[in-house]
Amino acid sequence: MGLPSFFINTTLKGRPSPAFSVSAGEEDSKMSWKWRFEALRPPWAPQLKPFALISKTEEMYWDRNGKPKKSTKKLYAKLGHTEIQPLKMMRRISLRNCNDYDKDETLLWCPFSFSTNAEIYLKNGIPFDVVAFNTLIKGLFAENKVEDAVELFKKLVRDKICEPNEVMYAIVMNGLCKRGHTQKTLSLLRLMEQDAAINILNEMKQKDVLPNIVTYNSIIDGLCKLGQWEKMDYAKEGKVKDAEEVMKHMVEKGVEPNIITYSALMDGYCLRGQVNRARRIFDSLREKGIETDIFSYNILIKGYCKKKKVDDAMQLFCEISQKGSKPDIVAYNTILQGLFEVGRTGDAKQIYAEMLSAGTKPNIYSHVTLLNIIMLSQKEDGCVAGFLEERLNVGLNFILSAKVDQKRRLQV
DNA sequence: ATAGGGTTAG
Repeated sequence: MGLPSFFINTTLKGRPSPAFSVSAGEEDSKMSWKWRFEALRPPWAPQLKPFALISKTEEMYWDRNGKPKKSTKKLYAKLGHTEIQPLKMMRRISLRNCNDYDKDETLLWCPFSFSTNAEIYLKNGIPFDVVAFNTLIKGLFAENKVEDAVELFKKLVRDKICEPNEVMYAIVMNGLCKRGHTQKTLSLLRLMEQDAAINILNEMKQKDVLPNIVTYNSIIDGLCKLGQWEKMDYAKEGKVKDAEEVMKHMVEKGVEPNIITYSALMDGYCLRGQVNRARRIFDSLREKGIETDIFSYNILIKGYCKKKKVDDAMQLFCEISQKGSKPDIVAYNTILQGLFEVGRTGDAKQIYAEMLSAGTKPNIYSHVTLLNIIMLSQKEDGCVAGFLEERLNVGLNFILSAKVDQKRRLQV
């Protein structure tokens, strides 16, 4: 079924008019979370309920074949942390409301537009449900719009727009806890966010939403990372202790910790430099009958590297292959960085070559690390020759093009 | 078939 001719010519100038649009309260309100939802009724199918697609109105249009133009892509990127997620969401929403239409085409018919900087507006019959909101909130966190995400969450609860479920709590928890892992500058703000995370846990309790393994793991991971921003004082490992408490609690509630739980805990200890404790957990997994995976190896390898115990790291690294699996790109990058930091450029070169011959493709991390290694060995040898010279060019090109891509994305 | 958890640099 083709698109109606009326619609094919529809561009942003002539798009269908809203079936209803709900305006936003004060335009100039200072509040940071503001959304506008606008429901459009397809003019060729007035019997349809308005249905939802998230888009930036002014950038939405279609070409002659009915395909959305590039500009809609901006929108996906804006809302979700991958392009796939919002797309899935739209598909789902579209399908639910437009059963009469061919699935793929339905996706293109934009009825529900969404723009930031306006108040959230939900009306009965607009099919935004908990899953859609979860996707949205996750997208906001991914965009680092932490306040927006939290405000949206609060708004949903306060105004009873949407009853949060355990998944929503997990997203918010995780979003709050995870941030700051790399951004130490905002430490104070982050701590406040941690408080918010703990409040949410209490809220869950009150509402009788039972945490499951994923929720628990989010909490444990958050607690484990929390201590990073605390001053180095007696409270140093307090939060990991809390995490251990949470773990005990989950066992009592009949939720068995899995490899992800233990990985989060191990990472927590590694971040505090207590790699030996992490190692004990790792070794104890065998007795518990829990398979260690590449994540757990990588966490521990990083822990050893951080303590400059590169030999221990190397040993674990080799164990991966001995166990019959392959080191992944993260494992390679971690060990390369570790070798670089102790100045073992020769070993690093060898590992790098092994990585290439194993068919593992270097990514931006590997290239940056390799450049560091090259610079260091140049200092030692006075020149860069052969294999390294070639890799130097490859690496530089890769990094440059990655920078360009990043710029392009930021412009969007 | 819808949404959620652990690892790598600066």
